Amino acid sequence: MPTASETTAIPRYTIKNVSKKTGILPVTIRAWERRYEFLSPHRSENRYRMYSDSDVALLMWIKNRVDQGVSISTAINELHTLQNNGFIPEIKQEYQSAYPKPTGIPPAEYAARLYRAFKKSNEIEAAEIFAEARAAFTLPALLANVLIPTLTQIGEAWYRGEIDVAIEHFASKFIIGKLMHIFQTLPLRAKREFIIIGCAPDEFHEIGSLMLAILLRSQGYRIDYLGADIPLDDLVDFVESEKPAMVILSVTMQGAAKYVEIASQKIAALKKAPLFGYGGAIFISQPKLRLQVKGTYLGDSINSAVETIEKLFPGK
Amino acid sequence: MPTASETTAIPRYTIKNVSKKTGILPVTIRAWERRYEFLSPHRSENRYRMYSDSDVALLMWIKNRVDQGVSISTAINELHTLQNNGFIPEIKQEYQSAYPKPTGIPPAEYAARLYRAFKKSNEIEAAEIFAEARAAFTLPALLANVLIPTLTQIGEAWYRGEIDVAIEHFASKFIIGKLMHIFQTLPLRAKREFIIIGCAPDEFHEIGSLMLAILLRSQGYRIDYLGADIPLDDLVDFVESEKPAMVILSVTMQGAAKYVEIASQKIAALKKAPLFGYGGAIFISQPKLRLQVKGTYLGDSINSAVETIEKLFPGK
DNA sequence: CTATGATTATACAAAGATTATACATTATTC
DNA sequence: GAATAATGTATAATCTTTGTATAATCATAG
Repeated sequence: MPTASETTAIPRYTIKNVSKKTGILPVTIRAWERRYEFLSPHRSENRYRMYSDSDVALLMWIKNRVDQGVSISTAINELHTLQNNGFIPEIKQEYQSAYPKPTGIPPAEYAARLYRAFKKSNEIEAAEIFAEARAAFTLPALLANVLIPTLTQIGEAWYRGEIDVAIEHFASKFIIGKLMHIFQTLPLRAKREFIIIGCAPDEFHEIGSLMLAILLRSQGYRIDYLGADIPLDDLVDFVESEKPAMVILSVTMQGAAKYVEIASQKIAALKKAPLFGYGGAIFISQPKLRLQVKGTYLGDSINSAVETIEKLFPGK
Repeated sequence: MPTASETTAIPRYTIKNVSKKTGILPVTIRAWERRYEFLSPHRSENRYRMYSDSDVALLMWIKNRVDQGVSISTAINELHTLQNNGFIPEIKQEYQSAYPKPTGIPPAEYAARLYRAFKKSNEIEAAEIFAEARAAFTLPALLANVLIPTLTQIGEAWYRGEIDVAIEHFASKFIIGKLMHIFQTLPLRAKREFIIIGCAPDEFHEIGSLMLAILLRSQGYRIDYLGADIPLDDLVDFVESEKPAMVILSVTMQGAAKYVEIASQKIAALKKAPLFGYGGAIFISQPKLRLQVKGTYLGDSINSAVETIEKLFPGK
């Protein structure tokens, strides 16, 4: 269920289509690009210009101004001034199908392209590829088959010393931003149980928890995502006052396992105690640690976590 | 940071547009300028006169007087006298639809409403208020007058023990998500210098760096935002290979100041070394620490940081 | 191979802007 | 009433902007 601002960045119109939509001749559109650097449409393999919905929206805005008698150069200047203040033109979306539009390109191909874009720290390209993948796949497929493989590739390349850790940071910041936006713009139906999710202070782990939060919210659960670094007592207070049906914590590191253990006990001690779920790398590599924790182990992957939780709260 | 009165001073109309708006022939407007020094419109590169909304308002005022039978020379004298007494003609802004739509509600009111929504952990409400504020203010105003005050309120309420730290987390996760999305969707024109921004591993500080990243990107700088926890050597490697014009680091805690100190030295030692800027709470409370750092202190606030950087890279 | 459409580069004409000078009306002043 | 000043408009010469045209290539599908 892609939201407006994600699908609108997909390059999908040739210059002729844009011309039809806007009533501006192709030669004129090219002249504006050449003379005023107005729009930098994505170029497909054959060097053809491919415009996105937001490009079209910008063109329409400009056309309106010109129709009102403003010269093209001033109109473009105005637009730049507005954009510096964060202005984003209203986008008329022709077909905002709520369903994925398969492109025929396999997810692994998107993962590879994303990886290459990150390797070059090319944010523009990464954003384009992401938008395309977002539109082509369902949410679980996007996470499991595009983003996680991309992150895995990056992690491995870093381990082999092929890429700088700064690239890894750049990529995870980028993906966290996209995930947070998806999380925030998912429809809040709150039809199902209320779950609080927290995680360890670590980027890769924040990504995992966010993905879980997204998948659960998209299933209709009411999710509060708290991120990392919550002191135990405060977490317990929060749980006591908010009364969720479940609390989920996930950690990667050895030390944090102790934190999970204590949290599980404190939460179990509450009256009307919520369920407690946990997961994370450390519990995969050292399964014995699970014995200390009072709660449900969510499994070794995000998908297994979702499945486990769905079993805990059956019925829809 | 354009305010209402500043946007009306932006030169945006050619003489022909002004003529259409006012009904005064271009040749007449020029004669008035030549003979009575009435209006000194900004001249663009090509020496064309560019008039602002307030210029148009002044012309309309004059036209009214002339239509009432007053001669042009006396009308202009009248206007000058009035202006010396602080008179400002009413400005009719035609295209405000494209500009932020002021709701009349002051930013502080939005901050208070956001704070209340967070206190109830009501994400739906927070999202609605945020969207409204986003549409009502320019980007710099949104950050400085809505979001920062909200975060300050939350921080203070937490300090007084009035709210749970989980609320603070909820709020900062929410705001970070919104900020990341704004950052990622700002148009990437990359006309200006390339700057790399990193920050300390702390939520409130991540928010500050993200805000700086947003404001600089909206000013046309090319910004790579790396977030927190970058090992020093990797940062230096990245800087060496990417060759930015500037590197910015910001930290809050005592220990991290040492990190900044060493980073500044390592970066200064590079050939073709970029500028180094830094800031953060620790340098405000302990100004002596600045002496150890080879680079530019960016000042005590986000706005001063933007100003300092704009001074380092003048011209647009 | 051909038709269609995209790409770049160059060209050109129409519209608009600039300055300077000129000129016909109106007001004002003596 | 005549001389003078004020004021809107016109003209000419020059330069810039801007939409459109043309030509030579390249891409793709039938």
